[in-house]
Amino acid sequence: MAKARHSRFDCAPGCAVEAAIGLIDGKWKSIILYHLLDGTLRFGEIRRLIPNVTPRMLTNQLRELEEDGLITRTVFAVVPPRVDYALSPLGRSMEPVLQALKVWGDAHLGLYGKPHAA
Amino acid sequence: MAKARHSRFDCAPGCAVEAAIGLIDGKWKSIILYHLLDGTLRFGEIRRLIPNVTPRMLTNQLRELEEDGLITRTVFAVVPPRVDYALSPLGRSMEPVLQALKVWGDAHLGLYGKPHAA
DNA sequence: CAGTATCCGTTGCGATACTG
DNA sequence: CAGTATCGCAACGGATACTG
Repeated sequence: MAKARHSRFDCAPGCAVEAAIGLIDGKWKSIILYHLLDGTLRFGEIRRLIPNVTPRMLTNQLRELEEDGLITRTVFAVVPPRVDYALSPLGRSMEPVLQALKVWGDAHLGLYGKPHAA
Repeated sequence: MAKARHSRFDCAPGCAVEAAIGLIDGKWKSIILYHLLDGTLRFGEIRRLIPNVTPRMLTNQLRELEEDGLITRTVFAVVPPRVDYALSPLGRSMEPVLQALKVWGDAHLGLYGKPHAA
């Protein structure tokens, strides 16, 4: 697993919850996964979908997601280079979580502007 | 909102997802919320439920959750001091997310030991 | 196109000790 | 009991420039 900001195995029932978010925290991971729900994407496509991400961070986050088995990375030996990223079955199994997050966000964060009604 | 590690308003549809996890990242927030699903807890009770958390971090995380409107903090003017933490309606609305996380964790992380089957 | 390399500020977070 | 104060370091993550 990729480093793991979140410690695991330190609490009885909350442990699974902790470990699960541990995989999707990191500044860009959740959005990346969310976009991949719609299908395979190339490096540059993800960059365009997430304008503020730098190549360094995008590579970093993609590698961690790959290490954790959530996405697959396919390199095509062509010029110019082409690399496809897609959800693995494990990553796809995250869909309910991602959708729950999306539903919650849409419902409770103002669509534009302030985060929530407090 | 509490600082916000996760930037918002920088991507079109993934934005809500990002903002939503932004509220539950932080090393201990998700477990705290998860435990609060079962009902009101006192400071010391949370400490006991999450053995590895230091008072400093627990206070920190609780304050951020409070700032974000996810939990309520009730101080009783008694000796010895007593402070209750409980989910706000907004926090309670996170239940589907927390449950999705829990379900995923239980299903895909070995119950004891290694994180996932890869 | 799909990355790497380097530099460097910021923040997260643990340890420890003290207090109303 | 429920915190606060101070210290310190490592990880996170942005900017910029370079490459197969």
